[in-house]
Amino acid sequence: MELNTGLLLFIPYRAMEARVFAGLAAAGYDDFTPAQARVFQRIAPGGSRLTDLAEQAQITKQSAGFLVDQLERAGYVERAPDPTDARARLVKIASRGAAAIPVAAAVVAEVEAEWAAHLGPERMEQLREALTALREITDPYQR
Amino acid sequence: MELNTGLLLFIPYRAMEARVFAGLAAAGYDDFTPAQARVFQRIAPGGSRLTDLAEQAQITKQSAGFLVDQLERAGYVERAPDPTDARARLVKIASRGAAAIPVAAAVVAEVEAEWAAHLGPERMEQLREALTALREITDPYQR
DNA sequence: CTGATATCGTCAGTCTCTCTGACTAATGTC
DNA sequence: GACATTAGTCAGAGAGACTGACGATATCAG
Repeated sequence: MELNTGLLLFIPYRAMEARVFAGLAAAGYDDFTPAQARVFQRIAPGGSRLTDLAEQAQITKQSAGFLVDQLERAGYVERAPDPTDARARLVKIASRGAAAIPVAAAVVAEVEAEWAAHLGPERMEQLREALTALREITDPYQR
Repeated sequence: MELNTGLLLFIPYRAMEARVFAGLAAAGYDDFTPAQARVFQRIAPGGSRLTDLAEQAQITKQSAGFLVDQLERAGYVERAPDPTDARARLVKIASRGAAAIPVAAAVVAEVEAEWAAHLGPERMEQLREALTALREITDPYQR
C-alpha cells in the first residue's frame, strides 16, 4: 500500500521515540513525559531562553514554562538568570538531565544501527542525507 | 549540526501535517483537530472497528471512541453495525469526510512536489523507498 | 450445550498538555 | 522621557490521553 509521505515519516519517528522513552524508563529515568523530553532535547549547550525553547518546539511560551517547571522539579534542568537580559532566565541542563543524555544517546545509536542493518548502510546514509536536506525547507528554527 | 534520525523524521512530518491542516481549514474543513485527523486517516475503505483504529493510531479504545464521537458529530464519519459481529460497529467515512479527502490529497501532492523539487526526483524516490522499507520494522500495524 | 474466558465498546473519573487572555518587569526606540 | 516590544508568569479553559469498571456478545473447552 502506498501511504503519504507524512505518515511514512511519522511511523519510524514514533517507533524511535517509544524506544528511547522505554530505554530511559528502564534506566530509572521514568519521571518525565514525552512532551517534557521534546522540550529538553532542544536546550542549547549553554542554556536556552524559555521563549526560544517554545519557538523551537512550536508550542506557546506558557506551555514551555509548564513543562520546564516539571523538568526543574524532577531535577533535569535548572533556571539561571540571563546575564545579558534581566527579564530573561536561561534554562540549563542540570546533573540529572546530563546523566540521562548518554542513556538516550545509546538507545538512539542502537535503533539507528538496527535501521542501518535493515536498509543497508548506503540507503541509511541516503535517508539521513535526504532528511537533512528536507530540513532546509521544513524547519523554521534550524540550529 | 547533526541531529538524531528521530528528530530528522519529525521535522518534515510536522511540516506536512501543518500544511494539510491549514489547507483543509482554508477549504472550510476547520471543525476538526489533528488528533481526530490521525484517527480518520486510518479508516479502511469498507469501515474499521473502533478497536482497530485505536491499535493503529496507538491510543486506547476509549480515546479513539472520544475522537470518533467528535468526528461523527461533525459529519465526517458514521457508525454502522458490523454484520459479522454484533458487539462491534464499523466506523465509516461519511459524506463530509469523503469530500475532505481530495482536498487533503491535493495538499499532500503539492507538498510532495515541493519536496521533490528541492531534493530532485531521484532522491525523493529513494527517500520514500527507504521509509517504506523502514516501515517493515517499525510499524506493528501494516495495512 | 454450557460455563468460563475473551473481545467490543461505553461510562466515569483523572491527569497532562496545550491554548487564550491578561498581566508585570525589563528593554529598546524615537 | 513616552511608547512599544519582549521575557516570562498567572489564571482559566478545553482537548486528548490514560486507568478501571462494566454490559453485551462471541468463542472455546469440556
